[in-house]
Amino acid sequence: MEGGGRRRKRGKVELRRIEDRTSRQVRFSKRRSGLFKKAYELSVLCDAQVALLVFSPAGRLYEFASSTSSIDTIFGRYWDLLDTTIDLNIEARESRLRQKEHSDDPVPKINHITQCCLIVQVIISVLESNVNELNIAELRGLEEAMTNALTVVKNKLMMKVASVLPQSEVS
Amino acid sequence: MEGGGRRRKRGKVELRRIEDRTSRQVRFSKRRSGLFKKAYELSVLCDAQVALLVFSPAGRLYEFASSTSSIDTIFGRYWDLLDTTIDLNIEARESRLRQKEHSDDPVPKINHITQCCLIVQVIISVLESNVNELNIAELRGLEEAMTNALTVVKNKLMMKVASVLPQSEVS
DNA sequence: GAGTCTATTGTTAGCCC
DNA sequence: GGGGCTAACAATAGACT
Repeated sequence: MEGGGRRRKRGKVELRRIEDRTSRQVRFSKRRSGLFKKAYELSVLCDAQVALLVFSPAGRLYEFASSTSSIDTIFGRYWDLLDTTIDLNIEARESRLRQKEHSDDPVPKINHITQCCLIVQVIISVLESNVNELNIAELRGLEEAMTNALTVVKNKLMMKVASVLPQSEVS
Repeated sequence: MEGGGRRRKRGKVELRRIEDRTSRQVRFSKRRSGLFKKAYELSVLCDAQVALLVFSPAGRLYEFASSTSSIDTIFGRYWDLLDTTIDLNIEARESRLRQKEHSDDPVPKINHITQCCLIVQVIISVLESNVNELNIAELRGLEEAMTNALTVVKNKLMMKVASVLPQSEVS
């Protein structure tokens, strides 16, 4: 065993980025399938809803959702939980998040995407007709947000049409 | 080993729902932590972006996102990938998805949430001002979709205000 | 890249507290 | 519910194809 260097010698894995590109790629592939298998087993054995997204360093996407649900559905449920009351006031939401956190951890700034998640949450409510749950203030906030976005779109459309038709036409 | 029933005897796990409630709960707890550990290791060792959501049967949420990103960010990237070109035409999107799939697998029907994801994607573009990339047809589609949603909101708001103020007031 | 092999490390079921 | 224990399983690093 010690003489000819016959085979491997392993040593426990260090928890830091694997520097060698090839090795990292191989490990990624193997561990990824392991992770997805575990996710699948958890969902089946324990009847849990699981959503899993993985982006490789190369930018490839791998996804999993427990059989009875789609990724969209599970993430929708996640949003619902984040804010059971719909609230378009970003600052209020940030402060609520801060309270949910253990202490004065740095609260991640709400980015465009998060902002859009809030809007989507509201749109979902509208589409599913439980917009009745919204109070007047929330409805006004929603109306304002959507109107603003719509104005941007209208302006862009006008500019686009004008640039395509430099003549004096207005359709 | 066979005589006194001293300790365990395991046998490989069957891949189906654990019927006993208590056992299922304990397994869930143990396997969940195992899964999150694996997800963490994958993200660190292989420099991957990982987002993981788990709902227990009881409805409790457990979440993980690789350190440098939030769940929202990773999920936003997922949307971006689903449709790199913005397209409000649901049917066209379905047929594109069908082509991406290997063959004639059953393509999941686009639900309300997915529909909202499309809208959000557009809103992201608007907010980030790369709405210039949209052509006139897309802008018109966007304008129409947003106007429709806005109309629903306006109507709900009017009804709500009317029900709160049954008198002849209109603010 | 992906699959096979196997020594080795890692995970966890079934207990107990 | 959570934590500790330990044997029985399972995942996987490294090497090779």
